[in-house]
Amino acid sequence: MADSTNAQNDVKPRLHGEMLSTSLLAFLKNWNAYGYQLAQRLAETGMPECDSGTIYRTLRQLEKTGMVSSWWDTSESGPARRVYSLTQAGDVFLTGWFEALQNYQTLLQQAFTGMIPGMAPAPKPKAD
Amino acid sequence: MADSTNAQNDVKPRLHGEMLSTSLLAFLKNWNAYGYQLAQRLAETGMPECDSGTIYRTLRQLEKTGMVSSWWDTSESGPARRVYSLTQAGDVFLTGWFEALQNYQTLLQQAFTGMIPGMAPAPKPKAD
DNA sequence: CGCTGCTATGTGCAGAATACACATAGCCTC
DNA sequence: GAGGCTATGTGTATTCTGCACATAGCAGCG
Repeated sequence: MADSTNAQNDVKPRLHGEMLSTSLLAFLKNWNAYGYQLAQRLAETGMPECDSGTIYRTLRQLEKTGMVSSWWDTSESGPARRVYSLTQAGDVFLTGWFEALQNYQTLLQQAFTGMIPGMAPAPKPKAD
Repeated sequence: MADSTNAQNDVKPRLHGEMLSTSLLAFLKNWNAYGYQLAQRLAETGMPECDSGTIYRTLRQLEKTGMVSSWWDTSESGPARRVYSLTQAGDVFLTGWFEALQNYQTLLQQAFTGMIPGMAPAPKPKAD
């Protein structure tokens, strides 16, 4: 293990969780695609990289919750591809997520412009 | 439509993970605050609610990784408050996160405007 | 005092999510 | 028939999370 003085060792950040799943849904909003393809597109977005295993598990999870549907595509040569398509439920969810995201974006924006309303100055005993 | 096959029952969504931790860091960028106070502010943002236990654990985690520092404030009456302050490392991290977030925001935006470049049309065996 | 309610922080635990390594399989070229 | 690329997935230890519950200070009230 490295030393504990710098807690920011070199922990490679990874895209996961809701930001991963909603990114996948976003891609699928306009195009049907399969996992390997989505992984490649994600790598081009400038966001943190993502473990491919996590992508496949996330897609399966999204299917289990009804956000996407899938089928096998064997029309091309090579290994079969599982092609995913956004369902109506997934579209509704993505839209709601995008709207809620504005609040998050606004919060961060305000942090950098120093304009968060209603926040008390709070104590500053940093005297040491 | 309320059938048992619908996995989207009434699962209350909860704010957590990186969106929670970065929201906390955003609040702390301009003001020192304690957990209970941050929980109240978060509830006003329009984002999903957050379990208070998760907030306290997340703040401790942020301190362990050097993003924030804390001290006890016993100047006011009532239970002691653990006041958190953003460290320089936390500021750097938040800035980098905010920049990377633009890519995510752009990705979702493009999904709704139907303008994702370089994406092949992909097969559509949905027969519609 | 005992009781209730609000403030404020934290823990126990079962289940979910994740990173990393590894497995499987088709197809291509050498 | 070996190696490389495509494409999907699994095993497992670790971490994270939601929910319930615990602790403690202070204030009002009868």
